Amino acid sequence: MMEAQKLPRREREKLRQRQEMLATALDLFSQKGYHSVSMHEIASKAEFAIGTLYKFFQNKEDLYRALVLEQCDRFEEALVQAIEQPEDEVEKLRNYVRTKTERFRRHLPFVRLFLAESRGVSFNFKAGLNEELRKRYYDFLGKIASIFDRGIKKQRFKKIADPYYLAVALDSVIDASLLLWLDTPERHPYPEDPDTILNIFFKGLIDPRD
Amino acid sequence: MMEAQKLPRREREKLRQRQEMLATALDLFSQKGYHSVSMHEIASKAEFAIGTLYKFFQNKEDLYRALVLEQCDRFEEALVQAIEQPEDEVEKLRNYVRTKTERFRRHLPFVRLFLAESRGVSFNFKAGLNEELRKRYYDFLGKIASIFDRGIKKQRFKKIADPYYLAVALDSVIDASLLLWLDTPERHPYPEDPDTILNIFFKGLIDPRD
Amino acid sequence: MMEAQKLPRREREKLRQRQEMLATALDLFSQKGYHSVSMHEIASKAEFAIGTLYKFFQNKEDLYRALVLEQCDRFEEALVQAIEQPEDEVEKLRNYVRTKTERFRRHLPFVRLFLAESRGVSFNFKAGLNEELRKRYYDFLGKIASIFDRGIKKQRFKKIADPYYLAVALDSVIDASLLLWLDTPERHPYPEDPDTILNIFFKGLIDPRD
Amino acid sequence: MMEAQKLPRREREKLRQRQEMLATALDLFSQKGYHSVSMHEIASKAEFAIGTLYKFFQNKEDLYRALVLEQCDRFEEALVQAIEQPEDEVEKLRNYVRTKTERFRRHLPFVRLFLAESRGVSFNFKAGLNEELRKRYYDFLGKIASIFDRGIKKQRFKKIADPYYLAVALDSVIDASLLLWLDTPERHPYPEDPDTILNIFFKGLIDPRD
DNA sequence: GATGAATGAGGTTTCATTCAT
DNA sequence: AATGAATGAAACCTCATTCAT
Repeated sequence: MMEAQKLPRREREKLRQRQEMLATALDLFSQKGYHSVSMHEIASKAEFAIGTLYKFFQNKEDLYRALVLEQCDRFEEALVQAIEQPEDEVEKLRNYVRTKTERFRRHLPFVRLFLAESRGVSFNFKAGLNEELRKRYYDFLGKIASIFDRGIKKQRFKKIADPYYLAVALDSVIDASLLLWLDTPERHPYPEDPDTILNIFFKGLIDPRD
Repeated sequence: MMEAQKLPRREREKLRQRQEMLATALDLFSQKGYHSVSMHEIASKAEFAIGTLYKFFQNKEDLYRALVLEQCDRFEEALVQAIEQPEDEVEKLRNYVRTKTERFRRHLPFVRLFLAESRGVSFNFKAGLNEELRKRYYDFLGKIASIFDRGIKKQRFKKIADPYYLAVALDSVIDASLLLWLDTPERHPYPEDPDTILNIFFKGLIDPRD
Repeated sequence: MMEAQKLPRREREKLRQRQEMLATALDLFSQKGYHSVSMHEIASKAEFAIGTLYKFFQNKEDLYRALVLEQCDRFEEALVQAIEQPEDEVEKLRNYVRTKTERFRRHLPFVRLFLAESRGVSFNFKAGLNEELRKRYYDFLGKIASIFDRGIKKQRFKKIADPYYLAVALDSVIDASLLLWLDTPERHPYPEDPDTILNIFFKGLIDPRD
Repeated sequence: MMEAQKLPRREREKLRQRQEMLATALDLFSQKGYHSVSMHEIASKAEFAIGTLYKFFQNKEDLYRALVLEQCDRFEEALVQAIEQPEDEVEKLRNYVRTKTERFRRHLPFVRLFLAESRGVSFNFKAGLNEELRKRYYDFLGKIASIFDRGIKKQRFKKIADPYYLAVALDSVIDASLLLWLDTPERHPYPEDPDTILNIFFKGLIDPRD
């Protein structure tokens, strides 16, 4: 942020334009999917000439990639922050769930985009965006795994499985629960207890001494 | 099966052709995604004229829909069978995990297609294929939920959460674990213990009396 | 001998089928125009296999040509009959108008088809169907012209122009008036006087001595 | 015309291109009919890329409609001008016939297109181009009718029929005569007397006092 | 003889991308 | 630097026609 201020005016202006393009593109891609959005549509909704769009991004795929990666960065940043602050492992996970919930609520369209990319068939980009996303995701899970690891070492948690598997399991439960609640809020509303998800884990995990 | 044999020769031939078309299409869609496969590509890979393809399916969307729904039917059928046979609730779940694992291994490309459809942004079809898939999936989870329900009533399981949430959680853990193992078999190989997934649950779930 | 008996029956049957095909095709072409009707549509509406249709007519153009020429034959036959019967020239023309009106009423769709063909751009058939139709039409006008000719010689009519031009003029007035009345019956209804069209001619034409 | 010069260069250029496209399309449609001309054919004959054609016209129908309506406008404009200038009713009609003859000679292909559209089966457009053309034509006939009306009131003409019918009759005679002369110039050449057509009317029509 | 499944050329239209201004 | 007109490959789909049964 401070750095942005220091940039020459020209550069700052360019960055602002780039952000505007990406924001518009995110909006459209999230709503309609990659193939149902044309470059013209993005350009005109962002109020740029089509040629200008191509000055910033080599082609449609490049734009899409930049967009997805940038969003992932923000997502990751928020989640990393969530698990860095608290000291206690249980508190870390609680904070993680809370933060992820918040971001899912606010960015459901992008979440779907990301899930389609990282879990499903992709749009068949040669350069393997989805492979990269999967890698980043699996790397991030390593951070969750290390929380479990430390928790087990501190005997806050029972060692019921390999910490990495616990991370995979926890995260998938979070995602699935959030999608369920966001998809069918009338039938499956947000539980009153904000720790419902964790409880499924903690009931088994947490050492009875607690 | 027996019935298929009894069909008139013409009908049998048509059915075979249809299956061939669908198989080819599944192959291509799974590899490249809906929008990156052309009807010509499907036709020529299946060794039919384009016109013949259109005799069997009104249009591309129709073909795609038939393909996805048919595969889902088979998937569902196999999974329903898996949880119907055994008497014991724990055994039902064990069987379920085993069957699902088997099908994931054999049909990973379709699994990705399905996940992209049911979880992610869809291809923006008016007729709402993905809505239908989500509904079917959530309905199926009801069957898993009722296993938990009966298990809890029989005091095989502790009631640590609403049975439906347990079903969502279990299933998401299965999917995530399988994808992890299938994605990165060298780093995260299939665990030796086939019940690894269930253990994450059972350690917390199963009543200590067991 | 037996064959001799069977053959006519066969032939008759074939003729009946042919008529059925042509009638169906006329119906469809008149409603939608040549290019908006497919051979399949004709075949299935006439309840024949597409192959059977092609047994009777070499191709779509051939069918169309047969259809138009046959209808023209009937039209012409009726009109020729109308001007042959009465002795008097005025009566001939009266009869002609009456017959043409009748046929326009009953066959307006075909009339449009014919007019489009004979007057307007055609469907660009190499073999020049429309040229043939124009020729036939101009030939027929010769018959009307000879009525005027004889009428002039008998001094029933003033010779205000070349008889052939009179024929062209009379017939175009008939067509235009009928189309007007059939197009906009609420604004331009059929005149009470059945000789309205002729009066435009006769009022000026007929010798004052009458 | 003067205004065209004042338009910005870009706009003028666009207009020129549009005219070129329409002229090429008119040429082709007039020769072969709507369905026998492809957009590719128009584009390549006009020496534009197919995409450029679609920048100017939303689709084939839109191009066709624009073409027909624009030509009609010019036709109508010329004819309206022809009957506005002279004071005398006879002179108006004489001028009308002369102008129409001139335009038929120069635009016979379009005339055929128009007649096919307004009189015959159309290409079955939903938006009812031919209905609109018929309406415009019948409206224009009203203007001719009012000439007869005034002529009758001034006792230049005998009232031998409803003025509107007289207009329909006159116009149909003009069209039919012109088509005859243009179709078969060797057998039915342009009459030496330029008023041949009108004479058929006037000989009977004009009050004997004249 | 009758059938209708199969064919594939050819139609309309879209849209990512370039490049002259 | 910014623009947006122009491009044309390639998509989906139809339908006249053939030919094996």
